[in-house]
Amino acid sequence: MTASGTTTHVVVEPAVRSCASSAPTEAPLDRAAAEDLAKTLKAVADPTRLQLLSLIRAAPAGEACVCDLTEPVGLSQPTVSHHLKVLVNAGLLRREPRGTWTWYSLVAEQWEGLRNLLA
Amino acid sequence: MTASGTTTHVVVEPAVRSCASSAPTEAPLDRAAAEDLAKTLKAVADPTRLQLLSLIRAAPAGEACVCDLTEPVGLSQPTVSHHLKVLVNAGLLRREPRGTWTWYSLVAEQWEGLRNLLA
DNA sequence: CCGATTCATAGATGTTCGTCTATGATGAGT
DNA sequence: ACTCATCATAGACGAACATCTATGAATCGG
Repeated sequence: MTASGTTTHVVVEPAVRSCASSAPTEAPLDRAAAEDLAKTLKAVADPTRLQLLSLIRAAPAGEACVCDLTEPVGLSQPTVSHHLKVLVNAGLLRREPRGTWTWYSLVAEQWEGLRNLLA
Repeated sequence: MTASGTTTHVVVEPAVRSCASSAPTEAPLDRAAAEDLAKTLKAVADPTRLQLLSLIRAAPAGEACVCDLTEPVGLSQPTVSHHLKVLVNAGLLRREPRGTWTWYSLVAEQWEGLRNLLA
């Protein structure tokens, strides 16, 4: 509760704000901070989304469109779109519609921040 | 599937085996590897469990018993026990019953491995 | 041996989540 | 203008999950 009132419509705030809040061996991490971190981690804690991230990272220019991702993961196009949206909302992917296709690429800083928070 | 057939009863295999499988910018991560990683990440991707880990890390000798954790997270004792079990099954916590109490402490290597896999 | 304490397990319940089908929106080419 | 891609949204459905209450198992102190 407290802060998560926005029901279904996912929020765009990246959740891994700065790297300030949780230094390695510091304060016991209050509920709010824990929920923020968990929100980002939940976005990554799914096999399909891990595959998508991995595929995008390995793609030619570090970016991929939906139609390139559907077949490798073996799921329907709407499902893949859904997963990509989750990752974009978590701030882990960048979304750039270009003509007919929509290109997705990693957001390096957010990724970096995540790894630091796990330290 | 391949390895995750054991329905409800959670497996004890740590899931973040060695650090071998996924070097930073390498192969696109097949389904099995993705599921392994996701299993571990899912264990961490919960606000309560993040708090528990944080509390244990900050505890006097790096270890804490259930009764020390119940009040800070504001949940029932069985619920806390359940979360601790999830973390133990993920290989992230060590469980050591000692007399009346059961002590939980972090498994550093597993934690380290997780962070490397996110690189 | 008994009562008290700590922890785990079992079962129930409401919510979240991953997936699908169906459909709408947008852009490209002829 | 029409048609054909590509992608997103909406709604539905089943599985997984977080939590609770109730109870069982084990240990310690009189």
